[in-house]
Amino acid sequence: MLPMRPELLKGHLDTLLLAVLEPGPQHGYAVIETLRNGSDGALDLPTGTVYPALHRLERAGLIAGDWQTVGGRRRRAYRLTPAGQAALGEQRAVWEQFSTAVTAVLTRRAWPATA
Amino acid sequence: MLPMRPELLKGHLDTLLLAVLEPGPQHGYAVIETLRNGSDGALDLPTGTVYPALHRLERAGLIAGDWQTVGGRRRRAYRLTPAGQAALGEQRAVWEQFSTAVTAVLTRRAWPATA
DNA sequence: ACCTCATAGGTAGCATCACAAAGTATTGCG
DNA sequence: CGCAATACTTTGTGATGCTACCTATGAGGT
Repeated sequence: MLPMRPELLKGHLDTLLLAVLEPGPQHGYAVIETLRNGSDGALDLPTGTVYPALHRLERAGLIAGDWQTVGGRRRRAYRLTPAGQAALGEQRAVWEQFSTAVTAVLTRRAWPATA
Repeated sequence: MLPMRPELLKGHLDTLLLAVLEPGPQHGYAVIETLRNGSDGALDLPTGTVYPALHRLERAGLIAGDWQTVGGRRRRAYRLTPAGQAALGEQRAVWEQFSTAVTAVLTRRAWPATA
């Protein structure tokens, strides 16, 4: 699996994180694994990307975190807030539109006369 | 049509431009129109985005530009170089992989046990 | 006891890049 | 003449993902 160019994710990371948390709370480290597994290894994000993004989403009120201690290790389990659930819905629609548009441009073979 | 958040395009703009130029040369202003038409209005890019990107691609040797004068107006018609054609092929594959991964994450309803 | 790995979290600084905003010129229309 | 459309350019800024580094615990191997 090629190492994905970093900037490709720009603007889509938040959407992915919200989607991962939708079925139920997860802590940061698990989120990373879930993304890797759920994307067949294509989305293998470094901690320095994911943790700050989770903090950002929390500050924005889209997710909320609760500290836990499991087996002597401190974890932070994040869950979607109602605002986060709403934002996820909107962002799914945005992705749909964006990916449709890009795919259309990339697969078109001939262009109608510009006139 | 929602105004698309700017960052969404990050890293994908070059691919789009190469794809637009694939069927034949176009000048910058026409590229913008072609993108807008080809994406049903979703990709409506400002000149301050497209022109610098074209310069970048030219410096990278992926496209080449020729000055023309049409009706008293100076234009720069860009065409794909062989390197640009090759890059387009690669980047189409990258987009395929990326969009597949993101869509997979966004549409999955339940996640396999993380264990 | 020691080492290493996996787990779990964190921050500082950097680089990239699309965009906003402003500018230059020409043609053509009212 | 004034204004829109065509066509290109440049400066500066903001957002954000990544690299690199750091702390800490538990488990397994030697």
